[in-house]
Amino acid sequence: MIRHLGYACKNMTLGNKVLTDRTLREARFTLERVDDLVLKNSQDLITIMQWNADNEIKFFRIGSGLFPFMDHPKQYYKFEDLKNWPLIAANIAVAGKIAADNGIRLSCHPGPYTCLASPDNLTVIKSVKTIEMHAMLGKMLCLPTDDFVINFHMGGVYGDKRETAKRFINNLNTLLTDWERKHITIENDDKASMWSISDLVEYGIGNKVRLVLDVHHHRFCNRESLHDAADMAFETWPTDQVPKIHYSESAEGKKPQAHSDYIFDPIPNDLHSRDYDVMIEAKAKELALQAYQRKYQLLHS
DNA sequence: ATAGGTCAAGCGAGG
DNA sequence: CCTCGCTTGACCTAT
Repeated sequence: MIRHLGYACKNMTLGNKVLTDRTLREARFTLERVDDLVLKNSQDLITIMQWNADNEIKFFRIGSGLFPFMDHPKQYYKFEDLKNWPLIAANIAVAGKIAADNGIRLSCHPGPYTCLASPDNLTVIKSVKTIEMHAMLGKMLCLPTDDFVINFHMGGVYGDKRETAKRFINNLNTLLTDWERKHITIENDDKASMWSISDLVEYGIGNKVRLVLDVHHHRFCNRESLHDAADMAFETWPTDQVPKIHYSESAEGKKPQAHSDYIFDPIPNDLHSRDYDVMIEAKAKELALQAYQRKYQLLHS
């Protein structure tokens, strides 16, 4: 059964002045500019988290744009290089405290350029840097539990799933820390040739990390029923943890994989006997979540 | 003040 | 070969 509903990264209600992904063009990069942006991003993360608490939203994805260029291969800066780093760290810890005090589950989702299994070594190195940056964020939240996850995709098939899975597992084992390994989840893909939940299980990924079922992606890439996918994905989550799924719908007039502003259909509530939390991926963000709750009269606390 | 082009990035599908 | 779509539009320049 569905437990909490969540939304991702940005808040429409608070408007476009409250942002956690202020950035700048690479050509304009200076440490002073980025310091100012990161400080503002961290302050607004508090604002959004407090809004979540006030509105009883208990599942939220933190955006990946908090620290512009921090995972860039040119290594423009490290966190400690920021003059305001103590204040920024404190802000992020406050956001984490609000989440912890209000039972808000937090996750993050490094982007499609995170390709840990790439045959290209530079791509792997960049992917590791991205994962490290998200891990730093996860630690800075100072959460009292290990519930925070860094969720991403395999990144590609590269013509051979078995070899790619071996590279993934090898890179996972050798290039990442225990903390990072422990907090990674992998999500199924939205193209038929790519990674279904059953593929992730069959090729051993599900033995190494937990799997997140994306219901929308499953439509485009499946070698198993949705219920079987849920069974397989949830099996990778210890029974004292609540598994997560993603839910979204197609936008009209675009590729079917594109996300709609709002969601209209009922989210499957019978995927599993276990409780699960649902990350709603809709362009209208928390407005889509709230509209869904009103429409279906759901009282997800 | 706003419109429109631009942006750091990997992969695969489709035209 | 180009565009789209993904985690997410915001930045920047010219008007």
